[in-house]
Amino acid sequence: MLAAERRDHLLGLLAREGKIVAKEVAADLGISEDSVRRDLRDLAAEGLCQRVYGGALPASPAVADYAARQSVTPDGKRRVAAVAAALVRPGGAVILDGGTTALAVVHALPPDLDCTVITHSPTIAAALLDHPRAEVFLLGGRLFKHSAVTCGAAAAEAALNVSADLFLLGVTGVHPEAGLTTGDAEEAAMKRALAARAADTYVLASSEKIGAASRFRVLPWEDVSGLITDADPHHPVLDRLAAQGVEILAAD
Amino acid sequence: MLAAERRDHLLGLLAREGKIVAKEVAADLGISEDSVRRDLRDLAAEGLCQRVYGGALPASPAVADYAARQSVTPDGKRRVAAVAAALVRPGGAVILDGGTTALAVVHALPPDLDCTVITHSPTIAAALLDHPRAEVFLLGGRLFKHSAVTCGAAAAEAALNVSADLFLLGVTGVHPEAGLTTGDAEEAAMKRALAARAADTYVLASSEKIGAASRFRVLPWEDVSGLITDADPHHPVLDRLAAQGVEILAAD
DNA sequence: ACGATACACGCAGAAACGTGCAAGAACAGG
DNA sequence: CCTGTTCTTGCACGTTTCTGCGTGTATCGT
Repeated sequence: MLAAERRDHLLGLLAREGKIVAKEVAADLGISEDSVRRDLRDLAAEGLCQRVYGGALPASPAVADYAARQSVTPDGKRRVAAVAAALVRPGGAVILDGGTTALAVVHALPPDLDCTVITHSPTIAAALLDHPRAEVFLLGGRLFKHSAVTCGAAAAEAALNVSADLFLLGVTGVHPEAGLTTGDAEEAAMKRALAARAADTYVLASSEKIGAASRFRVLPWEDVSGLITDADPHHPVLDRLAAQGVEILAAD
Repeated sequence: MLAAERRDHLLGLLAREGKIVAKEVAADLGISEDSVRRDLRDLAAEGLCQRVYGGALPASPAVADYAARQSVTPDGKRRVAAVAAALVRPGGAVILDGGTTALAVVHALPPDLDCTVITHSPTIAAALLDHPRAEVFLLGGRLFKHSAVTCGAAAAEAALNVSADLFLLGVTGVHPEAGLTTGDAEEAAMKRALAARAADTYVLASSEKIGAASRFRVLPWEDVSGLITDADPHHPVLDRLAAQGVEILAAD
C-alpha cells in the first residue's frame, strides 16, 4: 500500500464517517498504528484534520459533509421521507420497502431511534448499519437485481414470520383507477406479502409517481392506510383518493 | 516492449486500478524499475499522473472514481481476494462470508461471471448488483451490526436450505492452536452453519490475521480445505498448518 | 492516584529515489 | 558498408524517505 494512497484513504474516511480511530484503521489496513499516527500528524500539520486523542476529527465541519449523499436525493423524495420517518414510533416495528425513497427514509430517521426495521432490501439494511439502536431484520431470498430487493417464494415465506406496526410501501405508479402499481410481477407479490404483515400500510409517493401507472397491480386502495406525497394536496388524483377514504399526508 | 507501448500500459493501469506501484509493474513487465520510474516521471511532467513515493496516482481524482472503492482495499486483501475469486468456477455456486476481504472478492470477480452467490451479508449482496449474470441468494435474519451480516436462529435456518461447491470464509484470527477464530459467538456459529453447507471451505486470511486469535472458535482445521493468504509461505504458522494437511494457497 | 492506553521521539534497517555512466540499438549521412 | 550521433536501457552509487520497534512521557478512565 502506497503512503499517499493511505493518506487519501484517511481523508476519505474522515469525510465519510466524520472520525478516525487510529487503532481501528491500523488493524483494518494491516499496518502499524505508528504509520497511521504519523499520517494523521502530517495531515493535521496541513490543516486537513484535527488531531484528537485516539484518532482524528475533520478540521472543519464542512469537510465531514455527511449530508452530501443526501443532497443527491431530490427534494421531493426527501420531504416524503421525512414525513414517513416521523411515522416510525420509538420502540415500534416498521417494514421498509426497497427503492430510493425508502433509502431516503433511512437517512431521515433519527440516528439514535430505538426501533425494529424489517426489510427485504440489502441496500436499506446496509444503510441502517449506522443506526446503532435500530434492530434490523433482513428478509432473505433470491435477489432481484433491477430493484435490489429479495423476491420469490423464499422471500415471501420469510415474510410470513414477521409482523410490524407499519409498512412503508414504495411504488412506481399511483393511479386512481389502476391503483398502486410497479414494474415487476414478483416484486408486486412481495409487496403484497409485506403489506399483509403490517397493521398499517403507507405509500411513499413523490410527486412524479402521482397519476402514473405501471404494469403490475400491487394493492387495492382498501388495504392502504395512507399515502405520503409532496404533490399539491389539491391534485385531482389525490382528491379522488381522499374520497375513497385514503388518508393523504402532505409533505411540504 | 516499445517505450510508447509501455507508456500506454501505465496509463491504462492507472485508469483501471487507480494506482501504480513501480516495483510491481517492473516485475510484471520484466523491465527495470528505473524505466518505470523514468516513464512515470515523464508522465507526471505532462500532468498525466501524480508521482508519489512508491509509484504514482491519477492526476485528477475524477479519473480514479471507479478504482476509488478498490484502492481503499489494502494490497494484501486484494491479492487474497484475487486468488479466491479464481476458485469460483463459471456455473458454480459459492457461499460468500461477510467482511471487507469478501467484499474484495466480489470486486475481483469477473463482471460477467455466470455463477450463484449465496451470502448473509447485505453489503456483499449490494456489491453484486452490478454483476448481471450472477445469481444472488441472500440469507435473511437478524442483522448483526458490527460485521454487517445476518446471524441468529433465522439465518442459520435459512442456511439449511442452500448448498454450494465452495465457501469462502473470513475470520479475524488464524492461529495454529486456537484455530480459526472470530470476535463474536453468533457470528462464529453462523460461519459454522455455512461451512456445513459447502463441499469445500477456503479461508480468506490476509497476512495480519496470521498468528492472531480472537475470542471464539469457528472451525477445526479438519473442516477446512485450504487457506488463502498473502503472508510469506514459509511463515512458521503456515508451516504448521501445512503439516496438518491444510492446503496453503499463496497470494503474491 | 493508579493502571491502561495513546502518544512522541529516536533509531536502524529496508526500500525507493535520482544521477551518472556505459553498453547497445536505431538511424542518418557519407 | 561504415561511421558518428542520438536515444534508450540497465546498472552502480550515494541520498532520501519510509516503516516498525523500543523507550519514555502524556493523557484518559476509574
